[in-house]
Amino acid sequence: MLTPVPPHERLVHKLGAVLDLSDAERNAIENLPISIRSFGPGTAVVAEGAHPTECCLVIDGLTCANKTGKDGVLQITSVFVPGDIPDLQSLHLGVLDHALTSLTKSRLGFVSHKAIKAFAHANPRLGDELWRETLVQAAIYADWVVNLGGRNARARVAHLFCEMHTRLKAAGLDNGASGLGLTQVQVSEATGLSTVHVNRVMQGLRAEGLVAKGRLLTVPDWARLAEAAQFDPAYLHIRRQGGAGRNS
Amino acid sequence: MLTPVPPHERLVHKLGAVLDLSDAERNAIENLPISIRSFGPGTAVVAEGAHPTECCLVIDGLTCANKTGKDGVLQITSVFVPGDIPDLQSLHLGVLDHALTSLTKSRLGFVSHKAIKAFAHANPRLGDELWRETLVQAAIYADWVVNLGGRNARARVAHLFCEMHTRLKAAGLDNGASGLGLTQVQVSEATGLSTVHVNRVMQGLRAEGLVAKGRLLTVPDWARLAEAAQFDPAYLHIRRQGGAGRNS
DNA sequence: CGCATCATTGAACAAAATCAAGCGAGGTGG
DNA sequence: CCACCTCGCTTGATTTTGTTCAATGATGCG
Repeated sequence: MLTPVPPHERLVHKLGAVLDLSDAERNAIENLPISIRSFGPGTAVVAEGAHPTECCLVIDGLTCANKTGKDGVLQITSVFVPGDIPDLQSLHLGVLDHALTSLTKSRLGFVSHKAIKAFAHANPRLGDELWRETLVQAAIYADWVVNLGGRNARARVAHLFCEMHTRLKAAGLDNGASGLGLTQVQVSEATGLSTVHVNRVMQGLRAEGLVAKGRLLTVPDWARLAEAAQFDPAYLHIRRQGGAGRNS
Repeated sequence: MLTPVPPHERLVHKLGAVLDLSDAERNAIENLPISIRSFGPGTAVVAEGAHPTECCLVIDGLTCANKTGKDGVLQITSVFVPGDIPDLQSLHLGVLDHALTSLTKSRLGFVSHKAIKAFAHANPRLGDELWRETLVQAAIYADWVVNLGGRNARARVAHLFCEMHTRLKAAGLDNGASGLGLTQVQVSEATGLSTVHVNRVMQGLRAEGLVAKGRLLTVPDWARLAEAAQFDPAYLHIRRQGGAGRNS
C-alpha cells in the first residue's frame, strides 16, 4: 500500500518547491541521518508535554497534532502530510505542548535536533526555509481558528477537505495516492463536530456531488467544493509547484 | 487614560522577561527607531493581504488579528497585549494573511523591517528571542483551535478571559491597568459565538462569581475561573516573570 | 466464522443562533 | 443644559443547528 519512498526525497521535494537547490544543498539533505519508524493508524508518536531531542518528518501517511482536554475531549489542531515536520517548533521551544498521533498507517523519519541545527547552520538558506515552515504552520492554525469559529458544519468539513487536497497536491501526492483518507471520527475531531453530524454532513456533500464516495480525497467538482468551503488557499503560502490548488 | 509609557520599555520588559539583558542589548533595544501612532477602537491598522515593510509593536491597548470571510463574518484569531509584535511573521513570510485591528484605543509603534533585521543580526540572542515569539504565537493559535473546537460557550469565554488575564499579567499590566477591556461584540468575534449568547454566558459567569461586573479583567476567583475554562497556561510558554498565572 | 472497525440511521434533546426590541450611559450639538 | 443620538448591553420568543443516545448495517480481516 505504501510505496517505499526514499525519506530524503520528501525533504528535497519540500525544500525544492521553494528554492532552487544547489548540488551542495541537495547533498546536505541527502546526508541527513534519518531513522525511520512505522506506525499503525491512531498510534501515539510523541506525547504532549514531551521534551523531544529529535524532530519528526512525515514520509508516508498522515499524522496529526492534537490536544486532549481534561474532560477527555480530543481536538486535532493540525494535520501533517508527507514532507511536513510536525514538531519543528520543539527545536526552539523545547517543550511540545501538543501530542503527535498517526492518523493512518504511516512511516515517519526522525532526525536529531543536533543534526538539524548543524544542517541549518551549514545551509543557511535551507535553515531559513525550515524556519519559514513554522510560520506557515502558524498561518494554518490561524485559518483553523477561522474555520472552527466562523463556519457551519458543512463549510467546516468542506474546508478541511480543500486544505488536505491542496496540501497533498503541493506535496506531490495528487490524490491518486491511495492509503490516504481519514475516518469520519477523525474528521469530527478535526472539525469539532460530533461523529454523527459529520456523517450527515458528508452525505450531504456527496448528494451535492462535492465529494466522492469511496474514501475522501477524490474531488469531483473542485470549484463548487471550494465555494462551499469559502476556501482561499492564500494562507497555505504555497509558492509555485502546483500553484494554489486549481481544479482537481 | 493611557499612561505615556516609553515605547522601548515594552520591548525591554518583554525580552527581559526571558533573558538577562546585557547593557549592550538594552542599548540596542533603546536605539531601535520606533515611530508611534495612535488608533481609536476598532480601527484598521494593517489590511489583510498587505505586504508590510515595517513591524508593529503594541505599546498600549489591545490589538487583534482577524480575518473576514467572504460572507462578511469577522473572526478574531488572536489578541495582542502590550509588548507583543503582531505581524512579526510578515518579516519572513512577506504577506500578511490576516488584518490587524485595534480593539481599544491604543498606541502602536512601528519599526521598519530593515531595522529589525539589522537589530536581530547584531544581537543574535534577541533575534532568536523574536523568532521564539512567533512560535509562541503559533502555540496560542493552536490553543484557540482547541478552545473553539472543543469547548462549550461558557468555557470558551472563560478561557479567553484566563488567557488575557495571564498575558496581561506577564506583560506587567496586572489588571489594575484601566482602559483595557473588550466589548461583548469583540468577545463574540473572538469566541465564534453570537453577541446575544456571549451576553448570557457572561451573566452566568458573573452570577457564579467568576468575573466581576465593571469591565472584565477583574477576576474574583481565579481558581474557579481557570477550572471553568479548563485553563492550562503551559501553551503560553511564559518563563519566569509572574510564572504561569497563579491567583489574581 | 466471528470479531473489530467504520458508517449509517432515527428519535429525543440541548445548545446556540436569530429576530426584534428596549434600556442606559456618554458624548455632541443646538 | 437638555435633547438627541450612538454604542454597548440586556431581554424574550422562536428557530436552527448540532448533540446525545442507542442501535443497526457494512466491510474487512485473521
